[in-house]
Amino acid sequence: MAGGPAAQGAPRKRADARRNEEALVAAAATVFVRSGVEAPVRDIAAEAGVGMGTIYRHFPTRAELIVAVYRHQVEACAEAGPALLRDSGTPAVALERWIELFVDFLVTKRGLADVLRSDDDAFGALHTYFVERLVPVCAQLLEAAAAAGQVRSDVGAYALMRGVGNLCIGSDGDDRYDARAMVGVLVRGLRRSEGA
Amino acid sequence: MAGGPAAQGAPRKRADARRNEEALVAAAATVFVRSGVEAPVRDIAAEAGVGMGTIYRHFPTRAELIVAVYRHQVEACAEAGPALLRDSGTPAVALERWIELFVDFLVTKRGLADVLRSDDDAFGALHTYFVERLVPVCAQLLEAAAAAGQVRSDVGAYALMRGVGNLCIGSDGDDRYDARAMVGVLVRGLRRSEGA
DNA sequence: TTGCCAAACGGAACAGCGCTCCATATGGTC
DNA sequence: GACCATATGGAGCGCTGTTCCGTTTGGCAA
Repeated sequence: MAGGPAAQGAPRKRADARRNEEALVAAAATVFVRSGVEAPVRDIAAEAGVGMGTIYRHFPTRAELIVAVYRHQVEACAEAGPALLRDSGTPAVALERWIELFVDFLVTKRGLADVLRSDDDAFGALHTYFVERLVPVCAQLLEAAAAAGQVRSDVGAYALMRGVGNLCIGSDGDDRYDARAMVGVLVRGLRRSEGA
Repeated sequence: MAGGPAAQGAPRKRADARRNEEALVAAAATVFVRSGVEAPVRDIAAEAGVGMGTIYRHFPTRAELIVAVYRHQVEACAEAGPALLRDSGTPAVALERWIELFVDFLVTKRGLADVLRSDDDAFGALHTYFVERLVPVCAQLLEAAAAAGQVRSDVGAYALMRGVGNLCIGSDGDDRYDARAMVGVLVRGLRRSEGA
């Protein structure tokens, strides 16, 4: 959990190992854009110019590789929560803006929402990471808005995030479906009383 | 499209073929309950006591087998639309009840919602069947409710059904997420003005 | 500089999947 | 009872993810 540079226990990696790890994250990012998050592992290894063994040595599960690729953006999203709560006019507005941020993130990552909801255990860690990092943030915003009487209080943060994530599934390649719009409808259903 | 019994062109199947087809649908239904809709084809063949070739002879794509298993229930759902519109107090209530029907259907079929949204082409026909059969029904209800000024009119029937379907994905095995409740929130967001 | 070895690597090999293909078996008909 | 189109079964192919182990190499110590 201590993310700092070279904590005590860390035996310091070899130079080539570090190089390959970075190359893999970069390659994965490239391939994810080209073929989606569910791209074959071999493709990623080929793109990085390494063997199969190397990929599994650095990222024992697919989820860890995906997390490594998107960690920065997830962190940014998580950190935006308190800031929005501070800067926005009302908690409800902060919540809505934060959800927009989250949706923008998901929608622009081909297949990420799909895989986030996969029942495959290989992605379980991915789901866990997202939940642990983002649900508390969402909960803070949601509870503030509920306390202010602006949204109903019978929907939990986890359920809300799952709902939003689900609505983002398959959001590309079908112009009859606009994930952002549907999330908007969902969020609207969250509001308490006064219309518009 | 003419579903009637033995239309002209149909060359009449052999008795064993018909028996196997029925056995396959029954076996598939059993396996779907046990292992979900994405169960291995081999499992279904084994359950039915037939070979791989037989399954593909009768159902060239997975989607057709799934459709065969659930056709009755999908038809019932489709036919319930006009009836609800006739019998319910208002179009909005009819729409809400119909969506509840649809959600109940999806939620009780393990993995069906997931596969309905799969980007795998093998399931494309399944998606198409659901869309062709149910979207028009939904459109009728939705337009009636919109015409009555009870729901907003900027959400299409297709988008609504996709949204509802998406919310049902992964609806089992996670007691923190209640698909029915989230669909309720979505539908609430559809309403126009007056709360409660 | 050189020698050493743990660390790291590469890719062959294995298992599980969907789907195809064709030699074989069988039901219905003459 | 014989014939053959229809139907069957399962081996086989291609594509996945994942493991395993012989080979290579970076970094350190002599």
